[in-house]
Amino acid sequence: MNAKSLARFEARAKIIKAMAHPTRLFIVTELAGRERCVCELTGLIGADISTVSKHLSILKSAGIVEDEKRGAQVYYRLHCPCILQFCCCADEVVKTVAKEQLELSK
Amino acid sequence: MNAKSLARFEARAKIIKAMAHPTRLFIVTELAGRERCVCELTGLIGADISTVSKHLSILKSAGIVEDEKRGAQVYYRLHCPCILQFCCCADEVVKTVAKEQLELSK
DNA sequence: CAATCATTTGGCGATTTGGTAAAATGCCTA
DNA sequence: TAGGCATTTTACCAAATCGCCAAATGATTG
Repeated sequence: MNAKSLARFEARAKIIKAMAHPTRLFIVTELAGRERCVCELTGLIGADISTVSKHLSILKSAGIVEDEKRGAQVYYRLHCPCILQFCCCADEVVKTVAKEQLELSK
Repeated sequence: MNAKSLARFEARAKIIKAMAHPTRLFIVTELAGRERCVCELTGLIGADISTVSKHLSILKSAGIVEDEKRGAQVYYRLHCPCILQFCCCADEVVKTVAKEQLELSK
């Protein structure tokens, strides 16, 4: 694998890695509807606010979400709505595997 | 978030996590063309064979690839070819971010 | 059966991740 | 400007991940 290919795979992996956590998937799904501030998300998730803030900063540094400070609150929204396809892709695999399990158990 | 939703997000995250590594993305891309045995992949990747084997077992336990032993070799192929969409999804984000960086530097 | 090749498994050190608490920062209002 | 709210950052710990080596396993061949 040459340097250019390697860089490409690393760039992709960075995005995918940012999505590789249940809480972050939830956040992205939640932001699909509309923007939310950190405390709204924290309420929905039920973890420490600093934990949620960290998850958001991971999503932000991957370029998946963007933030906007309005007054004391920081609102987050999807920067790349195409990221929602990740859930569909993942669901396809989940479904395929589940179907096969069912088949095996017959 | 209720238990059912949580389980769904965890299942998705498991698949996505399995894809969240440059080497595993490379393997999946390589298997898109045709099945390969472990030593072929090892040659292409240039890591220790045990490392490659471990990456393959992660992909396998996520249901992304399947293996078949033929003689002394084990051949791996995509179980869910739809997994290739992950690269497209990731590339979309990479492209969007890159475009924006360019815009900012003008 | 012994030697060899392909692969997997177990174990080790180094690094990264995920979560919380506490401190720091920034904004708003009295 | 003092106090309070929203958020981020820092420090710290436990757990997970990554990569290699060495040993174990399985199949093939002489």
